[in-house]
Amino acid sequence: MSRGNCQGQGWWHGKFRGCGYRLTLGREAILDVLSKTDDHLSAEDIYMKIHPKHPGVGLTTIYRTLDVLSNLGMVYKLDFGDGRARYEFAEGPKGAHHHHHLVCTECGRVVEYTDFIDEEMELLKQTEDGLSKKYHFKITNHLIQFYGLCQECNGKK
Amino acid sequence: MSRGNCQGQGWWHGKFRGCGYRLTLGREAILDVLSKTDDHLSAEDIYMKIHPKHPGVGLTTIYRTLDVLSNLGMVYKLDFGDGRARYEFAEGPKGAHHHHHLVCTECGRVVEYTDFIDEEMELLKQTEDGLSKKYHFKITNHLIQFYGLCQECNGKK
DNA sequence: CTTGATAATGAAAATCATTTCCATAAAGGA
DNA sequence: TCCTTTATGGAAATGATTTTCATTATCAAG
Repeated sequence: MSRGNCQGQGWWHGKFRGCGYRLTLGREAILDVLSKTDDHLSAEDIYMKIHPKHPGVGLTTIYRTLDVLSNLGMVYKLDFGDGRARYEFAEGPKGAHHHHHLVCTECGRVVEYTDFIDEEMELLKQTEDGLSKKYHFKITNHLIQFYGLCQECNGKK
Repeated sequence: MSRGNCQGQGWWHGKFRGCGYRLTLGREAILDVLSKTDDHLSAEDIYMKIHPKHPGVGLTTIYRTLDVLSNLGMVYKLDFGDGRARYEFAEGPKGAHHHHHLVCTECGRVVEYTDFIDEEMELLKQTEDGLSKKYHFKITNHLIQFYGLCQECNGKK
């Protein structure tokens, strides 16, 4: 049973079974929450949102499920440097609109921006190619984030 | 403490006292280790290196000192996503050579690259300006990292 | 609609890097 | 030297995430 290699393009009903995973109530609840928010939720945030309706779903399951979803590519795991991971639904079939993040180091607010993405992507591709060749790395991923103070936090000082 | 190091001690000393910090044996030992390596050391790595010569310096002090140094700008705190922070000496007066990192997700190896930095910096500046204006953020920092498999880890598969 | 193999689950305990507490020691100006 | 303040270490606390393990649920097959 090969689970690490199921990067098919079908949608998530088949995506689960195709990889030998079972579709459970908890998993559906988590996908449901993530697919309906624009926020970047932590495991506990998700737990809080799910708990009223599904008191039976524990935090452990949330973590385990997020891990599975992340491996399946249905969810992105994000790290904004505050010690807790955030998760974001990876837009399914309609195509992921690529974006990067702008993070307020004071209040934690996160802005997704898609501006400048084209230029960034262009440069990234070049850089990746160059680095790959020079350092013999097979580059699979990149991380770009800007940090600073949002208008509100900047005003407070 | 080695006597051949007086000039280095000099500028550290001034920087510390100017901010009301005291120059202690532990702090000097930590700066000494960091200034003499090209590796990205974790707090515990540093502890290990210092312990033989200074058994009296505890892990707690390492953490506290790294925090101070980081605030003073003498050291950069890095996050390669493996759950432990790494620290890197911020080349003092002679000028920091700006670089970004390429991280192997398998073995953790880290390559510092300075190639492509000019182009990256150019684009970053433009992007920062644009983002600042549009989202009213005062941008103070950025994070750019590439992840992938180093030659060795890639071969193993 | 059962069954059975196997995956999924929750609660509690375990990890692990980092912090906090607190009583003691050291630094540096007076 | 004395004194006030900052620094220290060891133990305990923290907090997000994982692991353990006994129990339950899923789903393909009969």
